[in-house]
Amino acid sequence: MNLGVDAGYENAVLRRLDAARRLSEASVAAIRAAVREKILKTGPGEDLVCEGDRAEKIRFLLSGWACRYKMLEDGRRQIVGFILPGNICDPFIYLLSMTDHSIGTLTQVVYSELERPHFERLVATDATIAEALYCETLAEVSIQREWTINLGRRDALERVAHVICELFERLSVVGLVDGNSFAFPMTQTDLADASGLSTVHLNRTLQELRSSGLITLRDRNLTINDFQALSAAAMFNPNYLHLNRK
Amino acid sequence: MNLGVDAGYENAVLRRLDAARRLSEASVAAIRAAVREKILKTGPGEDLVCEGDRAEKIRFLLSGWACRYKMLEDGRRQIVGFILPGNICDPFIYLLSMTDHSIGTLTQVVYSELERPHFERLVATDATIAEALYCETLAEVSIQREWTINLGRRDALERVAHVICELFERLSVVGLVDGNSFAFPMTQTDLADASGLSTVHLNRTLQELRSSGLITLRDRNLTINDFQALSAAAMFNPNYLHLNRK
DNA sequence: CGTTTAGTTGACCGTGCTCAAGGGGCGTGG
DNA sequence: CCACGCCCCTTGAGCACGGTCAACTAAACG
Repeated sequence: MNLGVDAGYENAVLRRLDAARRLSEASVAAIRAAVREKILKTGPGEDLVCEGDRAEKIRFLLSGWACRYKMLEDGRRQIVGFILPGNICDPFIYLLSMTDHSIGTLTQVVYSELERPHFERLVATDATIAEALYCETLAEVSIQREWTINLGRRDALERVAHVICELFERLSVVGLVDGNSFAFPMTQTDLADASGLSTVHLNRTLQELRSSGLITLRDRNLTINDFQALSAAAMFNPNYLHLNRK
Repeated sequence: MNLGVDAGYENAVLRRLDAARRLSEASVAAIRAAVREKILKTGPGEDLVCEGDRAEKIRFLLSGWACRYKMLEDGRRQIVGFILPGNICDPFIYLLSMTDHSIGTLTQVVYSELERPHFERLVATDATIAEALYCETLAEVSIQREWTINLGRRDALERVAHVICELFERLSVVGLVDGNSFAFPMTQTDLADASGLSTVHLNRTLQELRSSGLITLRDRNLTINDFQALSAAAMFNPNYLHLNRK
């Protein structure tokens, strides 16, 4: 794949899909056209999808961060995953009757929205595209399994370190990492809800990570000072992200 | 779908897929034939798949219980999901390079194994089959998300109650529930690893569920005495299982 | 300049873990 | 037939990780 001079918001999507399956020039053009059809923008803290909505549209995240989350009746919130630039939200989701969770923005977000017929037309253009989309879903299950073990069997420090390692790897693929640093726009409340911790304990855990020199977090910018050490502390193994082409 | 007189191990699979998409007679016949191609049997405590294996075969669980699990380096185990009769393990998984978790049997298990070409032929017979298989994957992500919130934001009693409610609903679909009772072949160690608890604390939690009259667990048989109350205690909402046809 | 939001700190407490020991059922071998 | 070992379950005691409540600071914003 060659992104060429025709750079735009959709490049993150192309990089993600091309990481799953080698895309032909024709496929790249088809994806570009589909993504450009309807581009939307939202502020931070908005819901793109609410639990219980009918599942209809496919969304491509072009810039900014979003998250999937669920709430319990009594207000407890769990962020169950991050949606980063290049991610495609729920290919083929219209096969189910309704959504089982919500999607909220963590920052200002630019995304593309495809209605079902549009999406189906895109899928039909090329078998590689369909396969790359299926890979996106398979990787998503895999990530979700890793989150399950993260919350079930890792302690606070390991959990937070693991979340950070995952973000680093996923952002790398789409070129959003600068050396060992990347923009980290989340609040501590968000990170706590992703780690299954209280904000108070998350704060202390972050301080532990900082004071041990593993990370530097300042002005919404996170630097991993020693990725090896952080990985080891988190028992992080990037295989579950399935970022490599088969 | 009419299962007819041609009853066999594959009926659980047919019931599951038919719950996702209405299957034609031809589709039913094609699935039956595919499943019967290669049927295998294993004892309890065996691994069908090991983390790191190449992903090649698609498996249909016909009878018995299995689980997906991951281990941390230091031996901590987390069961990240159950595989019950009628479940299909990872349709299209061969699109990825390797498996990210292991699959182990909890009981004696009968399953069918399809090589990639066989599986692809089955998928090609009918668009409904492909859609039903995709639904299986989409439901799996959804279940995995619910497990994430279960471990991240529910306390011990709620977690265990939730796992039990899920098993009840999933077993119902394939006709493995008798009134409010079902065979419950897991050990407490398994259930602890699924709930993210220690065996000691799981044991005490189970006793709490028993003494409060919510469940009866005896001789590997579990009875839910008051499903409404158990649901409420778990904050269980079956939507995430996507058991209903669209 | 007042209000809101994010981050930080202290004190206390409770859920759930660890370690350790013991009981019951069952299969195996002497 | 009994002895032994193994697996699964159960119970007790002590402790620690992480939660809760509350107060305070700093930055951002109108």
